[in-house]
Amino acid sequence: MSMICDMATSRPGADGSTGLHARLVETLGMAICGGELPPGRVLFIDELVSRHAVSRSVVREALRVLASMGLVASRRRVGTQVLDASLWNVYDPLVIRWRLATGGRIAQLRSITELRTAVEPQAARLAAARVRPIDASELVTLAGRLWAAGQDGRMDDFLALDIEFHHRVLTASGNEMFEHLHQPIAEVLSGRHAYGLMPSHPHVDALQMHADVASSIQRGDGERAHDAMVAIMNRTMDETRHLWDMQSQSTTPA
Amino acid sequence: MSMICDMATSRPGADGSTGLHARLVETLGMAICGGELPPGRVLFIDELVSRHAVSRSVVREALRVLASMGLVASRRRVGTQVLDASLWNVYDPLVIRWRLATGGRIAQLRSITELRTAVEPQAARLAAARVRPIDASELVTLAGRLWAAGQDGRMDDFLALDIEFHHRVLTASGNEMFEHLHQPIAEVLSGRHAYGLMPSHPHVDALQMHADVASSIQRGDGERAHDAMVAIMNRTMDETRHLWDMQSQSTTPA
DNA sequence: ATAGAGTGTTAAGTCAGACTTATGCAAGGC
DNA sequence: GCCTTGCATAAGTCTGACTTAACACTCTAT
Repeated sequence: MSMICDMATSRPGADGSTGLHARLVETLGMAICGGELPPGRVLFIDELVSRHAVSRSVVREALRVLASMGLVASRRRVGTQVLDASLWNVYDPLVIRWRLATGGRIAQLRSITELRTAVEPQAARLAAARVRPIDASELVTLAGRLWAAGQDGRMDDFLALDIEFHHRVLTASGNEMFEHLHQPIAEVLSGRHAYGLMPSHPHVDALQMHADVASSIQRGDGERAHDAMVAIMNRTMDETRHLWDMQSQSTTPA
Repeated sequence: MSMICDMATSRPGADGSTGLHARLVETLGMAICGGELPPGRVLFIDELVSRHAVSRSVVREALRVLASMGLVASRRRVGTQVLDASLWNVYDPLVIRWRLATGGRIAQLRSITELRTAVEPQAARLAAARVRPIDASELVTLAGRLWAAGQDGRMDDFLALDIEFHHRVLTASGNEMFEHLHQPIAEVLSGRHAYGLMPSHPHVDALQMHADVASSIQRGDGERAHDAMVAIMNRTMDETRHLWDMQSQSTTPA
């Protein structure tokens, strides 16, 4: 991997770096997404300097980054105000991560899962038309290993393979916006696993659907790949829908 | 609109603000997205201070924001390096805007248009299940006005109504990630209009499809709303596909 | 000749003080 | 009660100093 790509991990919080900037962005971001700093709350630079024992420039730089994510907005004479959740950039990888780690988890999980139902079938269709033969072959191989891991109940392997499978489909779609969704999708899949939301043994039907997606993509059958992925997404929705049905839907009209 | 929402416009460049920070973010962001600062190029803080006649803290804050968008990465002793386009956050509203305004226009246009073919049909389906009656009624009204503007050839009105129509469908879907796509979609629709990529008179079939979406949503017929929106998106793809077919597809596998 | 260790230089990161500027809010006048 | 004005407040910007991470080069041992 070239150095140009290596350097991307220097994003605040992205690599667990311990720089003051990255830590403050993480601390404030989590506090905002978790509701500890609720919308409307006004923050002052000098107060944050004292509370977090860092210099003014560390605070200012952190607030600039949070503002670009839509979490806060600064105004002269007023201070820096925490914004309503509806203004947050829900596609920012860190916002997604913070919400999945805090009280916004269910809302974020539902948002991404619904987005997946739209995106992944279409990605499968495009992949069937654009995939390189070598990548299609690897996808079929991946589906085979997924099957074996599922049958054996090796859930850690299954999770890793499942993430890789969906990543490969998104990449093969040839659409950069689809491809960039792989990281939040990976986090959602990891989260489902961590929260015990996946069956202890994937149903053989689910395993077959993944195989269908792979072989349809390999054969260039976009419609069939699309439909097989729709089936996977419908099953995923059925398995996770109860999570948000159990609580008031903040984004569902009253 | 409450002050909490008002303050969101303080994002750098979002409101044409003339602060030094916002201007530098815009200048560097456009230069990077436009290829004037190509991937691999190393920037030094002191050089940027001289070239742009601003202080070090203005430069540092701007680079922090650009780094959070994935456009650059700073490393001690090395400098700040422009990253490969594959690492940019393609969902960041400013990155989208800069690419639409520079050489990345066609790639971004294609990405968003393909994303729309995935998202908007699903949004229409969800909207049918979730829309409030008052909003459904307004959507039908909007479709009627769209029809009239299209028939009369009032293209400015047609554009504004078209943007509003798609925005309302995305909002009615009840999914925040769908809703947040309305801004880049609006920019794409505006861009198509500005580049003369829309027919001077929308075909009556296209007008009918919008009416179908609206009435299906009002009747709660998700499948029909979905299919009508698929028809709109297919037509949109047919009208714009030649733009990227004319040039080497950077995201299509070789 | 090559690999590893050590060191120095380089650039970012952090700190602190000073000054500027936008603007919100309160007071006073009409 | 409303409008204007002035002041205080907080962010924005500038500058100098210092710290620190780490890259690159040199030297030594094998």
